[in-house]
Amino acid sequence: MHYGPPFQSVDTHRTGSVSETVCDRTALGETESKQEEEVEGLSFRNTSTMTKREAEELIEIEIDGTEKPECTEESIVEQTYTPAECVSQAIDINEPIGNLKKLLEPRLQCSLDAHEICLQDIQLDPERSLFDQGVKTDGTVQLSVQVISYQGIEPKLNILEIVKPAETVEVVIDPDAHHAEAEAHLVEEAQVITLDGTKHITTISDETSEQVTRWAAALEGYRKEQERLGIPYDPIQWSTDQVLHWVVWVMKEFSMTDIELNTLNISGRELCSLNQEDFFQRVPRGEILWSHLELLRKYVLASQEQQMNEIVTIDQPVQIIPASVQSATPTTIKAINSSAKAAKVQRAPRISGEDRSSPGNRTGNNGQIQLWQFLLELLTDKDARDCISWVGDEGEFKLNQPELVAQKWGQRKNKPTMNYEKLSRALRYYYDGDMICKVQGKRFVYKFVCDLKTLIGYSAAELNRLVTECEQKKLAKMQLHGIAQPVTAVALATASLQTEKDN
DNA sequence: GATGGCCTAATTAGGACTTCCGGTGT
DNA sequence: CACACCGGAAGTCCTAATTAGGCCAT
Repeated sequence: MHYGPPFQSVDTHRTGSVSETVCDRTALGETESKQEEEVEGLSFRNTSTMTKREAEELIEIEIDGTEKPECTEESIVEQTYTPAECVSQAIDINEPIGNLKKLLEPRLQCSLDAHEICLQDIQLDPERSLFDQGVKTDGTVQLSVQVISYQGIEPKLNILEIVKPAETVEVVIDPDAHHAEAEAHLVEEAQVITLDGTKHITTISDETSEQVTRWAAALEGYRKEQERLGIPYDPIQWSTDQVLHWVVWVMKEFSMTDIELNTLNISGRELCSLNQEDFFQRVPRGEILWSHLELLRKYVLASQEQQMNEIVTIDQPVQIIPASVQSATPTTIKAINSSAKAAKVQRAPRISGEDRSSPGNRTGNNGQIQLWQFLLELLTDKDARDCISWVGDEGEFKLNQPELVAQKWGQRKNKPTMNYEKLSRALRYYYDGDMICKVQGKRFVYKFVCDLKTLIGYSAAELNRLVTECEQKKLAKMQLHGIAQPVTAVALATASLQTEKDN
């Protein structure tokens, strides 16, 4: 069954007032939420990086033209909106947060009277300061603010991130030299396709440095985009939405207009399984897309190789994919035949289902992340230790911030109303199997009772150690470079709570 | 016309949650 | 009384398998 959006024509611009023609969502029944998701999935480029010519262009995106007729004339509404922008603004932590509007109004040249101020979607009291509302730090902080002014949606200023600038900031020309080196190497290797769409493949050495710069910028640009939106680095891990997002991004980046989006309404796994011929069959004149994809894949490979030469550390949260779908069900966990040694060759513990899933099974959820995988993923993410972390070496883990974990889970599954109550119900379903159980008497503490070593090649103790090491490395690196450390509201609130507890 | 092969769309089955809720324990 | 926790029940969403129907060649 196809649950995709029937049709939409969206302008991907970020600047100014643009028009969007969409089907009346209320008339589309169950596709409503999906469609919103697709719209949100399209990101808007920063105004500062967009040229005037780009801003004047309009890209029409047809997600799935096949069901276009459903979009009757009566059901079409014209909307004018200013898409969400992200702006950075410094503010004193003790200043009433309502002052943020006064600071932003002259910059944005519009009234923000009607806008609510939220911190990661949680409404704040404009009369009170950030400090009074749980952000326990001092001095001036840098806010990353999303300005939401869609017509029909309650306008708001959503604070996404709070960064406390470091006391002394060293100018670091190249804080990540080996990354830059890897990129340069990749770009050198990359095939260059002329931008007029003609197939002219050659090595970069024959091309101008301008093109090198362009491809490097395209690689770097999308990596930033991935970081910003939490899109996995490895294209194989992309969802359908993320694939479409990538296509739109590349189209915009290379001013392409002649790509049929619905030809790439596929998952990252499917995308990566296409060979060059298949790809061009699907996407005629898709040479640039193909090259960009190749570049992204090579980058992932290069990073993996680089990591293999070092001790195994976990820099990215692990993407856990069941060994086989059957073995992934909570009640029937089976071992995969990967030895621990083999697993250690990989960049991060990983159960790959690509070549193991048998066509005969019909247990579903292929490619769809399961809760236990998601939790393992968070548990291997050094940046998620505030909200979930290992307790000891026996597979026990604690949801330090249950609601935040639930929120993240909800984001992943596109269930905005997810909360701990629901997440815990899902966890309780695991009690019947041999996957996760509750640790009696300990609040928010659960335990992986399955053999993680057999399952993913790492025991809980090893995972715990690796994540700790990685976190320490990161801290050491930050101290070394004096890099301003991003301080999320949650991290700050947790730290302050912890201090209060300790006292 | 009958048969078989191939392709595509619709239907069905099943897993893994999600949502809601009443109940229990601390 | 609040809150974590439990588990039943119904519903949702998704994928894979099966079935039905159309088209074409023999």
